[in-house]
This record gives sequence, structure tokens and C-alpha cells, in this order.
Amino acid sequence: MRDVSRYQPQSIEITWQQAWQNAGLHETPELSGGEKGFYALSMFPYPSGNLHMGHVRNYVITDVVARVQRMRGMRVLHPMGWDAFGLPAENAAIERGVDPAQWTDRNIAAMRDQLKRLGLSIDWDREVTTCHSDYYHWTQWLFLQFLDAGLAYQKEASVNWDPVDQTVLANEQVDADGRSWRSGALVEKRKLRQWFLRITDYADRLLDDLADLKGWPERVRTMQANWIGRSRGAELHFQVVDAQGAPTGDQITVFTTRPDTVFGVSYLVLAPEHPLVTRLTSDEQRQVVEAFRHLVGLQSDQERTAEGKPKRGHSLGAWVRNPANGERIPVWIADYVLADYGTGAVMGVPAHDQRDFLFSRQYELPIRRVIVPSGSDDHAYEGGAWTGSGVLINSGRFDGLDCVEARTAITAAAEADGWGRERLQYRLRDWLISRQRYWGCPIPVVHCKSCGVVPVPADQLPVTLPEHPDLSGKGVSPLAQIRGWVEVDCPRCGGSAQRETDTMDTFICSSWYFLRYSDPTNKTLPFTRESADSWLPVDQYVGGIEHAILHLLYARFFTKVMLDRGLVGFSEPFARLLTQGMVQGLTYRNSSSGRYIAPSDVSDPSDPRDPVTGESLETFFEKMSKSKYNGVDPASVIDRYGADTARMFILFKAPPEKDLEWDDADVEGQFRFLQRIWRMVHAAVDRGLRLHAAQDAGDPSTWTAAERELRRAVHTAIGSISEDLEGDYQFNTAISELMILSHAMAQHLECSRPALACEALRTLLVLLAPFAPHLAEELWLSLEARTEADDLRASSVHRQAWPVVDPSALIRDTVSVVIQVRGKVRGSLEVPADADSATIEKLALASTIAEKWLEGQPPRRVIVVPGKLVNLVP
RNA sequence: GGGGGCAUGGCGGAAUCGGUAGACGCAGCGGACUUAAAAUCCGCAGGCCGCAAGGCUGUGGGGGUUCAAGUCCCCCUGCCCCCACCA
Repeated sequence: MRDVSRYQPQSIEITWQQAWQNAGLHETPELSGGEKGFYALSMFPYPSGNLHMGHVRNYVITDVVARVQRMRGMRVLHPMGWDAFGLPAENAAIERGVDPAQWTDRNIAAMRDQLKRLGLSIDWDREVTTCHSDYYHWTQWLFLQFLDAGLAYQKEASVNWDPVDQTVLANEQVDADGRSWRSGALVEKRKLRQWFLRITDYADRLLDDLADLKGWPERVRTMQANWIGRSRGAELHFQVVDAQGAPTGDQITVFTTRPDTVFGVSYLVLAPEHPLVTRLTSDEQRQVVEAFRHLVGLQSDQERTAEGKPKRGHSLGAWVRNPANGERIPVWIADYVLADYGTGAVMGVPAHDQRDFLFSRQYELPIRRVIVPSGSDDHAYEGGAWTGSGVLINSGRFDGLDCVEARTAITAAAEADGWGRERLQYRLRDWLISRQRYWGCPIPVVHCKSCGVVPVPADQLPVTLPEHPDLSGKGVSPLAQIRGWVEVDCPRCGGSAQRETDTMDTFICSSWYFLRYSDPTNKTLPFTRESADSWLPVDQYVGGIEHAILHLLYARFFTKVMLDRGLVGFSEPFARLLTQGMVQGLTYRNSSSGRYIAPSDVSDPSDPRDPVTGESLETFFEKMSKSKYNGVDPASVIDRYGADTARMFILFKAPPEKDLEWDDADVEGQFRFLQRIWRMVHAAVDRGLRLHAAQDAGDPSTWTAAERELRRAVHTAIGSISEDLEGDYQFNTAISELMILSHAMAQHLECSRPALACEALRTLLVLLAPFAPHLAEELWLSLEARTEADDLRASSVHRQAWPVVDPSALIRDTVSVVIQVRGKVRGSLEVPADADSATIEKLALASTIAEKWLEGQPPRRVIVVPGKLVNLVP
């Protein structure tokens, strides 16, 4: 026998979770041919071993979306998996000697258990784990597709090098000071031959298709557009000349967005890595230039690009001719010019670029203005570059042109005369996917002395990771040290060859996992085109804003490549995206020492003080993190209040895309609300109400005012909650509507006839079900909407259809109309609901409010908004 | 420096197309129940003036459009996020 005297979520929740699992309630339904299912997806987690509140928020949001869609009759795919390769497992191996595979699997098991306590309607039969060979088999297969398409290639690139441990470091293993996490050595740059994916080939499509992603937040689209960074400009060729002005045959090409300033160029600057530097440097300058290049080469990226860092450069002792005006100008190198953007060379226009201005000041290079602000004849300089618009001067036949027109005109002239052309330039670089790490997906190629790079044939996939590695954290690459794994016969010629020892960036694994869920056990393909096209694009994707750029861009890139390879029939993977805000915890900090204080060490929260020094603490909300002692463990909340309360709180406290401040008092409030519902339903049960019995509500004209009020509340709630769950998801207002409904029921339920009371109870539970699934199911059973023997798959509250509004329930006899005088509210008036404008106007003018405020004068004007207000303008 | 966003009571947040600002909740206050407390239930509550009726005022600041502005337009201030020696 159940104890029904008190709401005890702990026992209810585990019971129902098991019952649902036994009944297979969350299995993904089959789709009939050509049908598109609804795909609700959360960004899958890295299995750190600990579920945190950010996860809870993410998965609860997606779960409500999935549940509502099911109740609306959609066939829903709602899966979960693990982004399981990555550095923490490898670090654990290096530091504590544990096996990365075991460490990861243990964490997954622990997190899966924690997740299941939330009562999510996930189909666990479709779970994917990126570090298992039945998954990364297909990551490798897809890599070979990229290779085959010419979209994967190798080139030299610099890596973070730890000179003590003699190992490559990931960016995360380099601290803010540029030191190694383990050895503490200053990290250097070192060139290695590495794999890249040619994402820049897709830059235009990735940018242009953003316009179609109407279901994405504007700011994510903007961030992606900025990241791709398409800029329109020109490349201009400058002929290298000798001291006498005669061409040497070399030329330097620069990229500029301001071809209109070409007459103002007073020097050119090359990146230190530019291939022409050595050849152009004069003998007198050689020593100092080489020293400078060496110095720059030692600097880390952080050092080189630090803000406010003075620009350093050197003259090469070489000249070029400005093709626009024939002037001879010097060539420099400088650390601020990047080798891998544009052409690795820029033209210096000090008068119209602030950076060039500072550089020219520092090295006493000439400044010539070629643009004056429109309508100004002030030709003087005020210590900075003029980067705004204006009219050209000192520019030969282009004088007097507006600078925007001049961009086109000068580019056209350059093209006609052979010294330049229009060009689009992207900030986006090709994607470096090589990682010199063990715990990642092996790149499935073999290096053969006679055949070169040979892809591992598809029938020999997967290339599995060697088990139980002995990871020291030293050496170029962990896999390279495992001889027996590296040495292999060439698949093409049979000669001796070596496996590629780099593994892939984990972002590769997460760039296609959403496709694998559609066909998770396929043994011959990553997925079939049919399964992919029937579930994707993902109808609602939910995850953190921190993935706004990289993950989402890479997943879009993969999808477009797969479209081009005929693997899928759509060009965008995620139709709608919700970026949930972060969960913040109450944080105490001693502002003088900067130390964070755990809440358990604060004795009086109303006057928080440092337990050691007694100083007053500052308090604020900040993203939960271990080091700030402001985290709240989901397990402890579930232990205390149950998953339903945690779900309700997290959805109610803030709109999903905003940050959420964790507040124990508000959690209590949600628990109280669920308790109220529990008590109200059980009071109804005690009065003998049962949902299964057929009941007749009788003739509506015989209903009492309370009964009509109850029915109106029920259907108002259906309408507003349905609306809140369409378009933008407004779970917070949906829950507040549930509260309003429960208040109305508390008032009217008892004095209403059973048929109407039952309709209200039934509706309340069905509307509550997506938010608090366990409580709704439990009360559904208590009201005998189903019997314990019924098949849950048909009779569960979660299998009920979403209710529909009966418009007749919303009709009122009279409505309250506001009376305004000159736009200010002065009172209100009950009028018949069907009164027309003329009637309302008449009633308003006859009211005491009009009498008081119009002082006998007839109004000049009367505006009537039927059913809403009357505005009298005297 | 470039781009994007936000600003509403003590707090989190509501407010569709411009139409009663502050729904719902937290904290607070008052009442009922209780020997008492907790729990529960009912009620009050933007600010100022007023015994009250009521009035004035109010959505970061300033201006504008309108019968009517939290909402639309212009200017300013503050905060948050992303990118950033990107030519």
C-alpha cells in the first residue's frame, strides 16, 4: 500500500522511473516512409564524472520540449550520449596512471545514473559514446570522405612545445603566463606537419546560409558571421625595385580593405615569416633582421598579440614602387603583421590607419593624407589617423571622389592596369585537427616511403587505439612511442610503413554525433541516408552559448560536406537552437584578499564575514565552479526535494536563455507548490472523485457561477500554456499559469459538479506532466485515470493528448473596460461583453468618472478599443 | 577598437499588434488555526502625500511621435557577452 498522506517524491520518483523503463515508454517510435519525426536534442556532455546544474538545466529544457511534442502527437527522437575523448582522461592517466578508457567508462556509468534520476524521457537504447570503436570507426570513415574530397591535407603548423618534457601541449595545458601545466617550463613554438580540414572552402556557404537559420538566436548568427569574417577589399601588387628604381622582378602583394588610400602609402610591411624576407633583405640589414625574426619566432601567440604591446619592426633595406603614383617606398618587417591572414603583407597608410600611424611615428616614416572629411577644409592633423569617410586629395585623377566610390574606381583602375584586383578575404582559417595526444580518434592513414600518404581501406577500419598505454606525458606523441602499433604494412604496396600517430581534435567527434543517433547501431555505415533524412535536421537543439562558434560551425561544415557527398539531403543540421543561460551560485568573496569563502563557513548570511579575518564579504551570483565554492550538487537537491521540484524550479526561475540565480528559498517555493497540488488532488480523491468514471456535466445553462469560473480557468490555462510552449519557449510563464490554475481550482473545485471538477483535475495533471512527470503520473494513478494493471504505454499521463481550448468556456457576460481621460486611467466600467463601440462610448460618457473629469464639457474626441478601454480627450 | 545584447518594485521576473505596468514566485508584513512553534490557509504590499476618499508620481537619463509609450524614433549613461595588431 502506498502512503498517500504526504508528498514524498523520493519513493514516487524511483518507482515511476522503473515503471517507465519496464514499459519502454521512452523508446523511439518507428517512422513510416517519408514521415519526418521531431528531433529534440541536448548537446551531449563530456563525461567528467559529475553532473552539474548546467547539465540539469540543459537536459530538463530539452525534455520538456520532447514531452510536449509527444503529447501533441509527434513521433519524437530524444537521445543522449557522451563526448568522451579528450584531455582530462589523458591527464588522469599521466598523473595517476589510470587507464583512460576505464576512467572514461566509469565516469559515464556514474553520470548516466545521475542523469536517470532527473526523470528524462531519453531513449537510452540509442546512446552513443565517441570513444568506443563502434562510434569512432565511423568518425574515421568520415575523415576518409574528407580526404577523398580533397578537404583534408597536411601542412606545417606551429604547436606549443614543452622543452622540458619534450612534448606537445594542448592550448589548455598552457597557463596564462605561457608555461607548461606539468613542467612549468616556458612554452615555445615548434613547427610540425599537421592535418587540416579545408573549412575555408565552405566559408561563403557557412556565412550565407546563416540568413536562413531563422530559428537561431540573432547573436549566435552574428558571432558566427564575425568569426568567418568576410571582408571585401583588393589585393594590390607592388614591384620590388633596386636603389636606382629599376625593377628586380619580385613583387609583393598586399591585401587592403582601403584601396582608396593607396596614394597615401608610405611603406610596406611584411610578416617576419613572409617567404620574400630573406631575398629582399639588404646585406647591411641582414644581421639585425635575422635577429629580429628569431626573436619574434620565440614568442608565444599570447605574447605576440598582447593588447597595447608596442609594435616592433625593421627596415629590410629594400624598396618597392607604388603602382598608383610611381613613388619609391621602403619595405619593412614587423611583428604586428600576421603571416596567415591576407597575403602576409600590408601597405602602410599612416594618415588613415591608427596602427600605421603609431608605427610611422615610432620609426619616423612619412605621413601623407589623401582623404579629408567631407565638408571640411581643415587639413591639419590632430595626432591620430582619420579613418572615417571623406573626399580624396593628393590622389591624381581620383581627387575629389568620395572615398567609397574611390574604392571601386581605384580597384577597377588597378585591374585594368594589371596591378591589382578585387578580393574577398576571410578571417576564418582552415581547421587544424591534428592532436599529438593519445586519447582521441586515430587518423586513419599510413605513411609509406614509396606510396606516401595512404588511407586505411574502409574494410580495415576502425584503426583502434592500443589498449592500456603507458602514458608518461613526455615525448613528441604518445602513440609514436608504441612501436608495435606504429609499424604496419602499407595497405597499397605491402612494404613497411608507419601509422599516422596524431589523433583528431575532439570537435570532429562532436561534428556528426547528432546523425549517429538516427541510426546508432548501423554496422556498415555511419547512418543511412533514409534514417538521417527522416529525423534531421534537428528540430530543437539546446545547449550552452559557449558552443556558439566552434561546435556549431564545425557541425554545419560537416553537414554541408555530407550533403555534397550525397550522404544526407539537407544543408543545415539544426533548424532551431536554444542557448540556455548559465546557472549561477551565491558567491562570497573577501574583496581585500580576493579569497572565495564557502557558504558553509559563513555563519550569518545577512552579514557575511570572513571566518578567519572577520572582514565583511562581498556577495554576488556567479557561474558555479568548484574553486569559488558556489556550486550546488544536483544529487543533494534531488535527495531533499525530488527531481520534479528541481525541474520546476529551474524552469520557473528564469527564461531559458537567461542566466539563472540558484536560490534555496525559491526551490522551497516550488516544493510547496507541488505539495499544494498533491494535497488538492488527494482531497478530491477523498471526496470520491475518479477520472475513469463517465460523467455528465449537464446543461451549461444550469452551471453555477463558480462552475463557469472553474471551467474558464481551465481553458484559459490551456490556451496560455500552449502559447507559452510554442515559438519561444516560456517555461517560466507556463508554470505561473499552472499556479494560477491551481489557485482557481482550490477555490472552486469543491463546490463544482464532479464532471467539471474532473475535467479540471485531468487538465491540470496533463499540463503539469511535461514539467513534473513523476508527480503527474502518481496523481494520475491516484485519481484512477488508469488502474495499476493498465498498460502504461497507453494509459500513462504522458501518453495523453495535449488538451484543446474550448472557446465557449472563455466567454464572459460582462467585461471590465478601462476609462482613460487624456490617456490617464481614471477608473473602469463593467459593460456587456458584446457591447459595440457606440454603446461603450455612451456608457462611459454617462459614468461618474466622466462626470468628475470632464467638468460638464463634451470631450473633443473619444477613442474606444472594444473590450479594453475608452479614452476621453477633453 | 569592431560587433551584439541588456536596463522594469527589496529580489527573480510578467506585460501578444503601442491600450489598466509590476502577472507568478521569493523575501516581508498582518490575520486565522495552535497552549506555543512549525506547517497550512486567508489577506496586504512600486514610491510620495493623506485618517480616509483620493491625488501626484513611476519601467537607467534626456528629447520626440501618438488620443495613448516599458513597448516606436533620436541622443546619452551604465552593465554584460563575443571578436580583436585581421590590414
